[in-house]
Amino acid sequence: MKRATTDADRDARREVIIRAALDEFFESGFHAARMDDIARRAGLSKGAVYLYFDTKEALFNAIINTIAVPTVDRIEAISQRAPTAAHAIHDLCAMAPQMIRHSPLPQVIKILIGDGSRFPAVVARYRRDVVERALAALTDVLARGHRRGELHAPEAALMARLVVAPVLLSAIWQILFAPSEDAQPVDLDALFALHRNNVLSALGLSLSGDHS
Amino acid sequence: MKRATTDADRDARREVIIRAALDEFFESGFHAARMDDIARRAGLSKGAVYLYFDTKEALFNAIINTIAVPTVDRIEAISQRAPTAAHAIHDLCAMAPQMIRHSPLPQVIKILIGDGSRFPAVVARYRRDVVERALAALTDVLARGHRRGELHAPEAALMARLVVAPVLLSAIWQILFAPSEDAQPVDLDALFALHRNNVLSALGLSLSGDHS
DNA sequence: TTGTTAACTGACTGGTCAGTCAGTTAAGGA
DNA sequence: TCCTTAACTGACTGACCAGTCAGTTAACAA
Repeated sequence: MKRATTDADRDARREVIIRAALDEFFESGFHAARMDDIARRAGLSKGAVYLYFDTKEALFNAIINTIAVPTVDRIEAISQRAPTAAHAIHDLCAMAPQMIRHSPLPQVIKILIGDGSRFPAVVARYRRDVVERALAALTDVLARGHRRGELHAPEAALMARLVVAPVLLSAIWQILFAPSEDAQPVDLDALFALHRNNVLSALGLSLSGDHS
Repeated sequence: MKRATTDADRDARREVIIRAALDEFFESGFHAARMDDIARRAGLSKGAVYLYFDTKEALFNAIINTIAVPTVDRIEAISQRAPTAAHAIHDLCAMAPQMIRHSPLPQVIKILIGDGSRFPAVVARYRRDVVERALAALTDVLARGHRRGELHAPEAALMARLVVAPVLLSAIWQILFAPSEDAQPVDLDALFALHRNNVLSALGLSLSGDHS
């Protein structure tokens, strides 16, 4: 592998190491993952990884910062730019299958659940910067619609949790059962289309409402 | 500790060891949990644990068998003895907060997510004997109601997943964030009351329908 | 009380792995 | 071409732990 000589090179190398660590932590868990394997996967020797990260724990931190926070930005953006709550629900349910299939978020969730108890500070930060932000954005959209009389959501904060619950379910299904060969895959698009209808119905919105 | 001399004693001791292993695996993860700590927690020496279980992996297996399967029996029973789908939804939503707060199921879920990838056979068995059975029971109730014209659930299998999603969300919230002191706790009873109303509304059932 | 059985103990072994560091080599400048 | 710098390597160390087994002792019978 070509040596990293510029700052940009080094930033790129950090990225590669973080991705390698994500994959190894995901497959084996934090404790069982070997630094040697992470290094190999990144195309480096173990010593080189320690030039970029002081400890295994620092790698764990970097994963949460680098991968999870950008994802919540997307959720916040959708919630805020949507003209009505119905639009936001529509867009979120359309985005969810993509995110579950193609983003590293399910991997991050698995790592956090499996190894989070060892790093309470990381979990607390994740809750504050990712989970609470995403829930707040959704709650806000619902509460706004409720105030305007567009929909019925007197308990917006609880409703927001119920709206995201299937995302978590699908992510965990994917993590746990997708690797197995004899598991019939769930049709994520159909699942979230149904979920969208359920939510709209629960909010007292007609299903034929015009949200393009 | 008094020695186990009868078969009943030995069965009880196995139970104690399994509970201790559950707690240790839950707190530390499979790989990081130490057999010595499991033994101490069970009030035994490490060597004694090996009189009851050949390997650490055997303990992992025993946890899944002993704890998770009985829980799904309750879900199946509720689904089957309920006279209508509305009753079943009602009962399940009433049971869920109890189960999340007081059963070891959240712990089992955490262990399975965190360490399952190391034991694909255990995960496959869990899917078959716990998850698929619970989903099948729910799907069946919904499909029956749909055929009878009591409710509208053309995609009963998908709907069943959406019904259980908040259980998973709450279990994971409990696991991940409840230990932290500055997390405002979720009102599980209110959450599942709202979920029940949402589901009944999505199924086209009046909220004032006489169940119970 | 003594003997027998088996439940139980805990020091030990062999293997694993995070983190270190002396040595190697690629890259760019003179 | 040679020199200097720093990126990179991988053998090594110290700690940790699953699983073992020779020894200990509780329980019960004779």
